[in-house]
Amino acid sequence: MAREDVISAAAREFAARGYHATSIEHLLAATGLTRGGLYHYIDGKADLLIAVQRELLAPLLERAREAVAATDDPEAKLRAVVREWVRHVETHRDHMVVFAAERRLVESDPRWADIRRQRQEFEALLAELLPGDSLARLALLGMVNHMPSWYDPAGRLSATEIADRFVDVLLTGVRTPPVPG
Amino acid sequence: MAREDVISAAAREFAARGYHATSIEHLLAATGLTRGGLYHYIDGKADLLIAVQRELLAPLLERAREAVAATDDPEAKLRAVVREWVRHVETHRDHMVVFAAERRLVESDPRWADIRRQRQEFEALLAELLPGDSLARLALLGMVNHMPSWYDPAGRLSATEIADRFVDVLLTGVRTPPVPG
Amino acid sequence: MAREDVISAAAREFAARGYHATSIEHLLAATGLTRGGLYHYIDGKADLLIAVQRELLAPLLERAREAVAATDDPEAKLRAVVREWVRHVETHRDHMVVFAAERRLVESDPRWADIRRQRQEFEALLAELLPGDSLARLALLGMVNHMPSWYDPAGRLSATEIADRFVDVLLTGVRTPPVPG
Amino acid sequence: MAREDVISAAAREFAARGYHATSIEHLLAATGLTRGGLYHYIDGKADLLIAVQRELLAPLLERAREAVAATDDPEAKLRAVVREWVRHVETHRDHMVVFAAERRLVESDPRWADIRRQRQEFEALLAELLPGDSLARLALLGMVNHMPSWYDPAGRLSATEIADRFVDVLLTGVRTPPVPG
DNA sequence: TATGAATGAGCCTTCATTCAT
DNA sequence: CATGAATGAAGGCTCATTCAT
Repeated sequence: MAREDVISAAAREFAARGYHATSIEHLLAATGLTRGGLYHYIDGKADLLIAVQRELLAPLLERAREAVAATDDPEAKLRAVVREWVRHVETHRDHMVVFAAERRLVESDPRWADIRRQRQEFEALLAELLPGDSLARLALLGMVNHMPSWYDPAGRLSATEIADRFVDVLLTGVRTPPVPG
Repeated sequence: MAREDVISAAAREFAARGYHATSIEHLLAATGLTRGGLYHYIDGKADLLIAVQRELLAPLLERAREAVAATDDPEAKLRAVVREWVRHVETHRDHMVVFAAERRLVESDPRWADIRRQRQEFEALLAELLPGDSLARLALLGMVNHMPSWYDPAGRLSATEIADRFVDVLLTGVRTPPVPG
Repeated sequence: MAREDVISAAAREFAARGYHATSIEHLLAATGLTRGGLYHYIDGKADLLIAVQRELLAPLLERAREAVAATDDPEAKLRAVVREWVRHVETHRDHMVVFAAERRLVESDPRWADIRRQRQEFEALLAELLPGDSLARLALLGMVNHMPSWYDPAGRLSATEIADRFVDVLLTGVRTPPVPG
Repeated sequence: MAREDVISAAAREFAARGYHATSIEHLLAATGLTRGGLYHYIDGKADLLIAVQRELLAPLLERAREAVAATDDPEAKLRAVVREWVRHVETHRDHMVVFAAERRLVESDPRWADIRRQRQEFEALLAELLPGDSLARLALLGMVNHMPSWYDPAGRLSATEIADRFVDVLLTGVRTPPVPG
């Protein structure tokens, strides 16, 4: 049991119940630690909320940047970024739920400026890929941010397929047939 | 000051801060009531959360049904429903924020089955308008549910214009030019 | 039971045990209140520490100033101030013990500047009465501040007599016979 | 780093912040030890408080007794004892602050009878030097115990000069000129 | 000797709610 | 209708101390 495991457990619990509704007692049950043992690894409950968000945003940003750098074709850039993003939702479902649900908390606290900056950087990157149409960007943000509420890992479509469908819808509308393979 | 005003105040406070983070004290300050006075109008804090959601869903469902009944053209139905829906987000922004943020709470409590049923009915109605493509429905849900986090009543586009843009994107992709006024 | 009684009880408890060693539980036992009832009257434990000091210093400063204004004779001023001061130790023994014991806490917290200022004003007043000899002032401060650790209300000497003895010692040394009456 | 150094550090920390407000963490930072390392040298936090007081009282008592034995003149005895005492305040400022601030703790714990006895012996010795006037003894105790709150090692007067001034004030009052070096 | 993870009792405080007036 | 004092469970957190390594 290390700090890393505590953060994972926190992501799971926060995602299931919300940050405020998750008590330290819940976290103790989830980790198997005792009160003092838990606080050996963390500075406080808020610390965990931040840690969850950092685990989410830092690698996402990195992958998105790599995807952008890998090609010169604008549409390919967009498709690659959305793929990384949606895969991230898949592999970090709990983190994503927490990110979406507790946004207000993070936005309102002056201590967490770095989280806000990372989010803004990601959205700026998205804006470059969808120039001149902020509504499209906001629509895409909505689609992907909403995913955790319905995505089923055992479902018919893989994360990559979902990403491609999203891009298709965004670019050419719902009547586009799914991209093969 | 009547129960109605208390619910409005609660919507505003819950939207600003979240249900759990809003204390009775906040509601007293927002309404100008005293402790005892507030409890004359409500049964408890949870009562307010439900009331907010009922104020949101019942009229939305009614309007959506009217919109569906008003025409036979499938696309016109969809466009009309999304217009009502987005306008609802505009006029009930606080309610909408609360609805989105506290969904888990409502979903998990057996007492609030009627709220769940209303949501399901609305989604079912949406499913009829976008047959055979659950991803499109989910994409649309994402787009609209995400609105409260960026919608600016003083912004360039009206709610109706945003609704139309959303439908355009959904049907024919981002390259569709905005529908004239 | 009102806020005033809570502060009195706090003075007694803090004096007996020290601020840090006094738990909220101790205060509940001393007041007969329950947890929530206590917090109805106070903002926190630190609030009580400050309230105790304010109850001590404000009236002392007022009385000392009146005593100074009541006569023109320098020695009479000194004697009158010390009498008020020592009587204050008698009537506010608990407050005085707390004041002396928790000085560091009060001095180190930026929120409690007004307490510090009142103490400084009193010491400045003392300095005017014992010009040119800071050691005498410090000796007097020591004598009086030390009183709570030995003063017995049922003892042989009254507070006024003790005050006069202190001034005698300070001015003419220990061989001065006690002032009659 | 030996037990002795730990006690010195504890004296410093306790003096700066008070016994209760000083955590084991503070002591770890002050000593550079780790948790386990610290507990090799001590039995517990209370152990340190006692050790500090023993380091203060045992040598003071010894020096005071030597001073008393060194002459037959009563006033010279008094002067010599106060000199040793005030010098002790100078060289053991931290210990003295702790001694004064945490007296209640030591007085109330049955385990620490030896500390109490040493204090009583010192006060008895003082009583012999100021026979028949308990108020003078208490005044002197107040003067010296109050010293740590204002004494400045870099100040104008040396510890010995302060001691002499105190004795002068006690014996002949404040108008006595300072004893020449 | 020394480490540092882990313990668990206890601390201060908040909170939705009740109820005598 | 309305008040606001009082409730008491629950919350997050600190802390001196222990112990397997």
